[in-house]
Amino acid sequence: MLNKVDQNIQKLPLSFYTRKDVLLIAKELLGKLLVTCFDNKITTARIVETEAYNGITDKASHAYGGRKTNRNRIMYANGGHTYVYLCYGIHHLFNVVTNREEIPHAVLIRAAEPVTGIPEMLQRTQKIKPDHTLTRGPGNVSKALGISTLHSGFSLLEDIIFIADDGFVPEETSILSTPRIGVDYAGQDVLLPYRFIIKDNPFVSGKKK
DNA sequence: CTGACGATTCACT
DNA sequence: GTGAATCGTCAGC
Repeated sequence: MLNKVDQNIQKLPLSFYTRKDVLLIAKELLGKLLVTCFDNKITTARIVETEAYNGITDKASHAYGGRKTNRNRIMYANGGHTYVYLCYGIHHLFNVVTNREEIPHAVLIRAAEPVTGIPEMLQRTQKIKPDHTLTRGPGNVSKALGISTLHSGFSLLEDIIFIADDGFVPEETSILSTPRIGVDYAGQDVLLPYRFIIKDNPFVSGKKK
């Protein structure tokens, strides 16, 4: 099952993030492990839902039209960095910066399945027992893993926040691509199938269930 | 300095 | 299924 962890986990190398095809990276992040290590507490979750933000031509992206502000400048850094952004004044959204310097691609992690450190996640989210709401939705993923805007700009090659491969590869037939969520302001780009999910996984966010 | 708004969530009907 | 909460960020004055 998805929550089995192999002993040998391998941190993804810089070369994974610096590739040009952000859609491919978003798809390949499905099934990978997102690991955080704060205060000596390790929490791990398997990624089951991602969204790609495709640079300056993507109306849904913060970097649309080459916009560069104090908030989003980390998107213009080299691949392999974190970009954490506060939404609605409350929710911390965790993104992975991809491609090379000056090319602002990013992948939003929208949902994950808890693997290790579940007691810590429960404490952070003030929940009594784990259920499918623990890490469903981008705001909840960050909360459970203890990620906040303070962690924006971190390198995924360090040991604080990183993404690892434990050899798990989702079935090709279990991967679906769909339009993105919550980007109605993006005009025609709303329709782009830039969201990748693992089919039938209870942690995937969205309208149904 | 001011006003408008959001890559969402949760409580409630 | 619907609607309100809530505050940092950004653009404009």
